[in-house]
Amino acid sequence: METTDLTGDSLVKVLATPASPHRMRVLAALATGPTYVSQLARDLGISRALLQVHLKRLQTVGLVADHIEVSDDGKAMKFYEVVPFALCLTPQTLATASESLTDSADRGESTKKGT
Amino acid sequence: METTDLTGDSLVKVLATPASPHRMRVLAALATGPTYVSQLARDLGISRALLQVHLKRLQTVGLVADHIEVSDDGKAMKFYEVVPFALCLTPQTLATASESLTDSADRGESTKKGT
DNA sequence: TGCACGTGCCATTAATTCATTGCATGTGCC
DNA sequence: GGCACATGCAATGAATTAATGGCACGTGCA
Repeated sequence: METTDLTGDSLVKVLATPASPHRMRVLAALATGPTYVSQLARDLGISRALLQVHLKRLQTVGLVADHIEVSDDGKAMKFYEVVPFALCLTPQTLATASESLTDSADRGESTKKGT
Repeated sequence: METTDLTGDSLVKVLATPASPHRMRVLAALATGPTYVSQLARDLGISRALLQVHLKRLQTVGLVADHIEVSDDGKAMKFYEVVPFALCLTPQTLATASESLTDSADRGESTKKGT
């Protein structure tokens, strides 16, 4: 994932995602390697509910991905891993992205690039 | 300004700043060249009050700088310009930054790195 | 069967942030 | 003096986001 691949609206959301202590820590933790929700929650010392909210958001913007993995004892665990990305922010890249900003983004909605 | 120059707390704030349509547009506009508040407000089609709020925030995180310029007719105008920056976000840079995250940042305060 | 552990999601409340409006100050010009 | 334009800031209300708690479901094991 690169800065130039994103529309202004998308970039706004992608940037806002790591811009949170919780999510930054989650990314950092996953940068070490994949882990499953409950374990990650314990590692970070936050509730599973809260972690899931942040994971979902990270996944929505495409910063992390998940896959189910069944442990030997039959437990279906959801593993998350970081999706490689390299976002370069410069006045230029932002200026370019801003060109594709829609006014509906002023609040931070939609951009549900459907089909 | 570079990613590695920032502490986790700072990075969180810096990232959150362009993560706003308004501020992204402001940066884009300033990327073209310096301008003064009232003019910029007209260009962007937003109120001066609102623009000032965003400019202040951009300046707080060091993305823009200002200087007074007195026009021929004696009006003191405040010009703003973009401060060159290149922030590279990768799982690694974020992981590194996260190490210096303080828990007080969970809400988004302080980081008033004094001297 | 009861306990431990994993997942998922919703409703509620609390806290933050965002934007608007209004007013005050200063300078040049008609 | 009155009008136009520039800046600045504070109070207020609206809206959005964040986090918690509770509850449901499934599997393996003593």
